[in-house]
Amino acid sequence: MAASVTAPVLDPGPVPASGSVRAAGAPGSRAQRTRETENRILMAALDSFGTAGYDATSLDALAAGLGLSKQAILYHWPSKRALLDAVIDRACLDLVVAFDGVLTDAGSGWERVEAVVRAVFRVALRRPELLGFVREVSRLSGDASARIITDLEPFVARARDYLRREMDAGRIRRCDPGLLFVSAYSAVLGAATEVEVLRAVGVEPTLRSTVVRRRELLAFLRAAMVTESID
Amino acid sequence: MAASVTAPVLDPGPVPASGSVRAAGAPGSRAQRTRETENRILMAALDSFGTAGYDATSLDALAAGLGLSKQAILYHWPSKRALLDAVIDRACLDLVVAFDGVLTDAGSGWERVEAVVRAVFRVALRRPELLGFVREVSRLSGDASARIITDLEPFVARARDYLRREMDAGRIRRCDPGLLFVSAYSAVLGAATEVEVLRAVGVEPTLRSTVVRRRELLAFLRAAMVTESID
DNA sequence: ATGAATGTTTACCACTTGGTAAGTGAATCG
DNA sequence: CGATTCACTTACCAAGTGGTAAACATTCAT
Repeated sequence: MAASVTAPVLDPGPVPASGSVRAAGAPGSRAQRTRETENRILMAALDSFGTAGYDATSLDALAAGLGLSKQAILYHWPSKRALLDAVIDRACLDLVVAFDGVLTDAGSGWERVEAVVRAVFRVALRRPELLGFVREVSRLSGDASARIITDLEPFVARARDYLRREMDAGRIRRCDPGLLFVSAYSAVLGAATEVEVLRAVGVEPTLRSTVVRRRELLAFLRAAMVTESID
Repeated sequence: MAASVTAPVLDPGPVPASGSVRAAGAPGSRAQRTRETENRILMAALDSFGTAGYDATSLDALAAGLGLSKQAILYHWPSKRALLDAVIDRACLDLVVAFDGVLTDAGSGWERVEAVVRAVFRVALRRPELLGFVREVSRLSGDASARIITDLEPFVARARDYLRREMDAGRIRRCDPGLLFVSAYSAVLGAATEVEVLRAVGVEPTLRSTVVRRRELLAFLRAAMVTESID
């Protein structure tokens, strides 16, 4: 049973449109402060969902961490599940923003793949909870996964199309673009987020080791994807 | 705070050693039936932990599914956390059994890697909850991850040593064995278990598509790891 | 047969969970 | 100014959580 009422969206949505003529985002205005509160809640929820997990995050604890009461959260979203939906949309927005530039600007062939991988590692360092959250959501009920898929669909489609074009151009080894995407996606997310597995093979997740890890992963992916070994 | 009292072990452990001379595993004996019950609980818990998740699994629900009461479970293990530890040990045992033959028998070079990947896909098809459980545990508190790491350490060490030897022999591209392991591990587990991501790229996880997926992944890994492209 | 150990159940408990209802003080609007 | 909307709090609740205590039936040792 789909619990959410709102449709998945990536853009922040239209301004509440209060009857007043006054700009809804004026510095100290009520609407402004409301948006700030909602934003704080969303970020805290994203952090907790992404690290501790959805089930392990209670609304009480979340609110307490923000100096609010649980009902303040339930005022802005009718249920925990609705909050999750909002966090999903927010996370996807952040992801798209983080990758959008890379996907359009960077050159062609391997260059672009490398740029994306570097972007992922940048996110993994600066906002690890974001990648953790993606993992977490795909673990949850189908509804949540469906939403994140919907949100990121254009993104994934672009990546897949790009891979196909590069294959046509002979710059990337020919294969199923979707499956190549999954392999690369898994390898990247694994190298960027699987701290415990890394620890198991004797790699402590320090900043220094991250650089090495990124280099090794790039070599791995390059060997896996690029057709000719000479650049 | 380490909650578990028992040390991680892979072997089923010594028989309870009841004072009696009688074989402790006699067909209808009490010890035998007890072991069967514990086994049923472990398997059910492994299944639920691996699919629904640890937090989302209540002892009540688990017991009800087995036609038992929650306290029957708490009789065999003092707490939910202790049960988790037992399930971890059990899962690792199953994994080692599933891969042990492959790791020793199969030939050298790429052959052996391919054999392992095939073994992973076999497990993914026949006991998907097992791989899901590994994912789930590495997401939980450090204690749980530490235990699974301890249990699988010899396993991982063998894999890493093997990769290093093959690099020395020039059959596998030279790089950091540990990091290569992580990349391969992530790619394999992703292709085998990330149903939602697969769905996002338009791949429905049917039996037929699994065969294709395995073939594509093998090509991907082969290109990434093997030095010469001619077999 | 008798008593002890064993495996399980019923009853119970303190605590946490997501969620509802009603109240409150301040900003906003007519 | 007065009425009202808004953002939030306090108070509360039913359902579920992991875990304890004690009773109970069966099996085992003697």
